[in-house]
Amino acid sequence: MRNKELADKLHELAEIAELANENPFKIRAYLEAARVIENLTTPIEEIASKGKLEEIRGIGKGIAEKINQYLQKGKIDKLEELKKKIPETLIEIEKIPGLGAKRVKALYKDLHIQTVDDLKKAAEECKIRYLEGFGEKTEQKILEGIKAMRDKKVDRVSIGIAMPIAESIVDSLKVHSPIDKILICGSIRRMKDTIGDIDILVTSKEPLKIMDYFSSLDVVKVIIAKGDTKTSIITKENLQVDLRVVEPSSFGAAIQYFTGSKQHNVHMRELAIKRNLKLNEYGMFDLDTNKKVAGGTEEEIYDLLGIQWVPPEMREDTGEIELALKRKIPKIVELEDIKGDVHIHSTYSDGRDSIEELIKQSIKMSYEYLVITDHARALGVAGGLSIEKYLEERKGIDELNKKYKPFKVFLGTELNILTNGEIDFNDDDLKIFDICLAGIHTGMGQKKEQITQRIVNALKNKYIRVIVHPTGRIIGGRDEYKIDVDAVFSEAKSHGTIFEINASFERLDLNEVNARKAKDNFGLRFEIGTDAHSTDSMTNMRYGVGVARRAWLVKEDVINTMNLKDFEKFLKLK
DNA sequence: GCCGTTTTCGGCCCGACTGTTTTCAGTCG
Repeated sequence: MRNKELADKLHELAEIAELANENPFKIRAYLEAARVIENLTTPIEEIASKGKLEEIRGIGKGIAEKINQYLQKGKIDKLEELKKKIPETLIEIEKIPGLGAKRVKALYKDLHIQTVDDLKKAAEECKIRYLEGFGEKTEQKILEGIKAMRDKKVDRVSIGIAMPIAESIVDSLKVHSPIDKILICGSIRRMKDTIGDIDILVTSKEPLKIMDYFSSLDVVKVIIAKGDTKTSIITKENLQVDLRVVEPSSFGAAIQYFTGSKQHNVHMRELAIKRNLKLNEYGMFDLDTNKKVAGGTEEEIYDLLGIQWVPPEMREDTGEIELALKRKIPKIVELEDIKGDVHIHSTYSDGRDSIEELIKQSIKMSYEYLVITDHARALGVAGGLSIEKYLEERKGIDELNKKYKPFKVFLGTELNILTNGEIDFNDDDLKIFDICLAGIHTGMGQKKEQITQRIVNALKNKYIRVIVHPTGRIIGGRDEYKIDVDAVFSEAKSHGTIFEINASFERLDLNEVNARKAKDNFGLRFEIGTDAHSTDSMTNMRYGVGVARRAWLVKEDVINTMNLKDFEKFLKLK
């Protein structure tokens, strides 16, 4: 599957075309095509070979030709042509905050700046401030921007890092300033797995007080911009937070706008224009009379456009607006649907809390059951258990099940798919478990064929019903291991194997693209498990559900939405 | 370069903030 690769190429083409002063709408078309391709669940080469590229929305004759060129000879003529005129290194410069295509071009034209190093030198020698349209402050900002970029302070972070920071800012605003309504918007509300910045929206009669209090918060490291209705700061954790204040009568329009995604909003506004309306963050307006016709709630905005309200997690313009027009938005899975955590560690292996404490937390979360999945033998570093130890654990669980009835604990295991494709125990031993989960914990540097084959082998074992953290990625830590997900999903289809959406916020694995593909193209089902090693990380379930919602999964796609009775039946199926 | 229940040509989302200007361009989301 070469979708990501091709999307990157089109991104590059858009960036260079922008520097080459091409028609801005052409550039938008390249970017739109890149985005659409990135979200496709079918390999682009497959679509291309059937000659069906132009059936995809956003791809026409011109881009289809470029895609074919790239697939056939690894090059896009147009891109090569532009590279002769514009140095590629300018793309890097454009990534510095505050520098866009226009300024980068001016720097190149007037000072022959081609690389970030050239730029740094020129700024330090105070040469930039004399260019038309530049000044002393811009020069200073460029230097700061280069430093921030080199310090790697512009990376996205896991939602599990950003969400608590956002929530604590909200809590403190609520207590100490004249807030009416407040909501975290942006990619956090859309539950995206990684977050670039935090958007908070409030309504208040005294916006200035809010701005003052917000910019004086303890977490603030730098104030980037401070106006009457919008303030942007950088926190000590190097996360940007934008706070926006609007009138209560605009709250719905504003949260719609600030939740995004950008592409979803653009699509909404296009719909509005067709209906002789204008949509912005203040409301919906009649184009003839300029009168406001909606804005207080999100629902009335969607309603006036004649479409169904769309859950924030689906707002990526990947087909949801088309569904909303037909009023066919699915009822996607909710946190309240989850009836038990099915991937969790206790003190028997490397967990911090006892099974009894995990039960108490589960009951607090209104769960009906729990599957304890302590590590198996081969993972020595995590206190992997022998069969004898598991039998001991089984006895403990039986006791607790009597005490906490009707709540029920099941004995599971997290097996290791070893480097040779085998697992910790033989089939006879595996019979003692209510359910077996298996995953890769070692040998992640192996070649694609080897890793894929290891998992395929595991799938053939009839006792293994779940593959955990299937691609091995750690957000901000390590990439997915090389794995042919299509081959793995295809094998899993014939065994009915369940795939995990690991809810631990540094994993979130499967991600939304793979989960959606597993469902749409292979009809697979899922388990959302926290992989918690203590009671407090059991609340990470919300992030896993977020991924599932972004993959458009419904309740029936997720096995741990079953009630206890159905779940027990499911366990006995094998 | 894409797209079409008002269009196959002429459109293509919209506003805030900054720094540079002296009414606005550039950047950002």
